[in-house]
Amino acid sequence: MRKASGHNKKEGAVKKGAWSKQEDQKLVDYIRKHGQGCWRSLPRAAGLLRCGKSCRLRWMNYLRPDLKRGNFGDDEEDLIIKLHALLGNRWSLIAGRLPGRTDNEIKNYWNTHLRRKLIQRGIDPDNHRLGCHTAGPSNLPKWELVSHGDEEDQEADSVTVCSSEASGLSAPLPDLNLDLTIGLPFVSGNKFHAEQIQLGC
DNA sequence: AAGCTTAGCAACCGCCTCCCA
DNA sequence: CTGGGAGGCGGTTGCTAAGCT
Repeated sequence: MRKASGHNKKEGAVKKGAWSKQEDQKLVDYIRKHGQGCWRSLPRAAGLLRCGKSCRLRWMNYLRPDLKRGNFGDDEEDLIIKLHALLGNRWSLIAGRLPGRTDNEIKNYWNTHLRRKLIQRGIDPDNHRLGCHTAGPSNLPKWELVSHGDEEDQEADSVTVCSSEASGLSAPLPDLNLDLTIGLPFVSGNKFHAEQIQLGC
């Protein structure tokens, strides 16, 4: 079905592809009883022919009880756009600001909906700078800086100020004024517990 | 109605980081 | 200090459903 993986060399005959209802049920039942614990040993203990990574992904993205499925609201869309402008493709951090949403879901939504939306508004989705020219989705638009006069400076990672009126965004990006103290509801371990992002722009 | 194209999304892959012995 | 194992992350793939001709 999918490409053979080199990283399953120790996994024996692991199943790949879409999850069945029975597999989902086994995973949910096991985690309800025993908690998440060690993902590597979980599949065997739960009676699943999956690798630990696959189980983790399935649980995190679809089976967790606190997930909010369904369409993104306008406020969520707006928040994702603003967070992406600040954080880039740090999907897990963005997901941390959207309770009930997963990084994978946000990433997919960005790539399929929001990217296109920004392009139609004439905004480069990669750097959130206002582009000009026609924003035809099929052609790669040419982007130009809004406020940087120095052409040599185009690769600099300074934040470019886009006019909110021109860009169609509800607020100019550097004035987002978001409190980006990351309270991560789903991060386990101590990796990000103290992580805070101060908005410096 | 059938075939083709495109969009959406679930899932995989490989790399990176952290932890621990 | 170092190396291996495990978890986590972002990029990418490929299946499927919807829309179009």
